[in-house]
Amino acid sequence: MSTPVSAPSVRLLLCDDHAVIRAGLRALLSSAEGIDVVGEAATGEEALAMAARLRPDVVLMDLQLDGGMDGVTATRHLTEDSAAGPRVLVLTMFDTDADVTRAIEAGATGYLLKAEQPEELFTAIRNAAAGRTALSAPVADRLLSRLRSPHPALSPREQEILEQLARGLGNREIARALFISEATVKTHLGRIYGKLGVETRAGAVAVAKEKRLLL
Amino acid sequence: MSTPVSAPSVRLLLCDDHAVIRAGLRALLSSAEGIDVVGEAATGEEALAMAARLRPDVVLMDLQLDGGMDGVTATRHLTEDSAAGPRVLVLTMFDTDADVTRAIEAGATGYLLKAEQPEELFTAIRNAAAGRTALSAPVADRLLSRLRSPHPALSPREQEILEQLARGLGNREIARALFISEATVKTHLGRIYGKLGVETRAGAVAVAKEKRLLL
DNA sequence: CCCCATGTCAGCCGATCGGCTGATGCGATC
DNA sequence: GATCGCATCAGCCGATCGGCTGACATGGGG
Repeated sequence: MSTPVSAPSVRLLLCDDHAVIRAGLRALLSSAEGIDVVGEAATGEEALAMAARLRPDVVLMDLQLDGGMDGVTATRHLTEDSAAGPRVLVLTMFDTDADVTRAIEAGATGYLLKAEQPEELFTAIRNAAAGRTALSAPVADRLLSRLRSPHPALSPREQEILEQLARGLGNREIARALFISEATVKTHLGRIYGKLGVETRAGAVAVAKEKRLLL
Repeated sequence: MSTPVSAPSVRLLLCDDHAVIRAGLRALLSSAEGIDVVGEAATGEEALAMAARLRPDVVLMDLQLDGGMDGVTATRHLTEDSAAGPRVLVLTMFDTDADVTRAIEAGATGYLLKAEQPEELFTAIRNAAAGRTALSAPVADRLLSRLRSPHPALSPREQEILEQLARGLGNREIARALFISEATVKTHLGRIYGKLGVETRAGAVAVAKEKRLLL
């Protein structure tokens, strides 16, 4: 059916900050047909540099990186010159609203969970190389349910308020930190409570950490 | 020096809730001399059942499991009959105080980070099989510094208060939930603030999530 | 052109919080 | 059997929070 020469191996670049995970993925993928791991990056910066040099077809990207650059930012840079750049396939542990949305917006071609079966990973990589989107089932579910019920998204300013809140600051301190009045802080807080479905500051911090709007 | 027959392969059981990680580790470890992966478990319960059946020398355990039983609990059960049970080597992403302490107390023989080099993992597994402790460098640092400065550990009751706090409950509601008076709740809260180095409920939740005392 | 989301601000008020002092009981440790 | 950590409770008080109503400016989308 297929012509072996016309389907060369997918050139893959790994990006994950954990050496054991990288080594494991490399060992795992080396057993897969048609996938060739051409490099490993431990940070976002490294991934950009190596992608420019190695020209991989697909970058397998973890969202949680410990350097200055997170996976979303790295994905955005990798895909911003859409013609030449590699496809980015996100492989992560979390299927949170915020993560999925940001990764897709940043230009990721697919979003896989580490809980997925290895075969899923292989096919997702080959699909990504061909430009086809690949989503884990739980992620797809989440996206659909999100389209049904609109944004629980915080505005930029509300996000800033929330960050100060998580530092344990009082309204007066938040006001000074952001150069606004206490009244404004209280207004924002009220809206944040509404959007997060809570009634107290502690609850807001808990929900925000839960939904990974913080940290 | 060594007699080949007297050093058979280490029988290893993997326990991690992410199928991709398990497959990667298995592929990686299959390339290592003297290590034989005899099984994979996705949950704590599964790990206990498989350990009883397969009698591995070492269980490589992730602390973050998504079933009802977490890695610490599984470790405790695996090691409680100290004579017959396997050695447990924890392999996780976090080197937080609370995680390390609980794992060690639960009977883990070693604590490795996924950011470690694969060679470290191999030697740690062989060491664990021989009963020798294996700690990642950052983890060892943390343990030492912890011995220098005493517990920021919360008492069980304080932990319960904290959990209610993170749900956004008020003092009165926490009191009702735990069948105590508001006065007692306030007393506990004051001590929690002191231990966590904060002054507000929101700050306490943020620090607790940070130190992984919650969730 | 109007509407709506966002961001800004004000005042009021009751409920809640956080700190304080002080007290009791209980189990473990020494 | 004295001491210490833990858990329990009481009352007081000033500061803060959260909800409310109302207001104004900006900027984008219908």
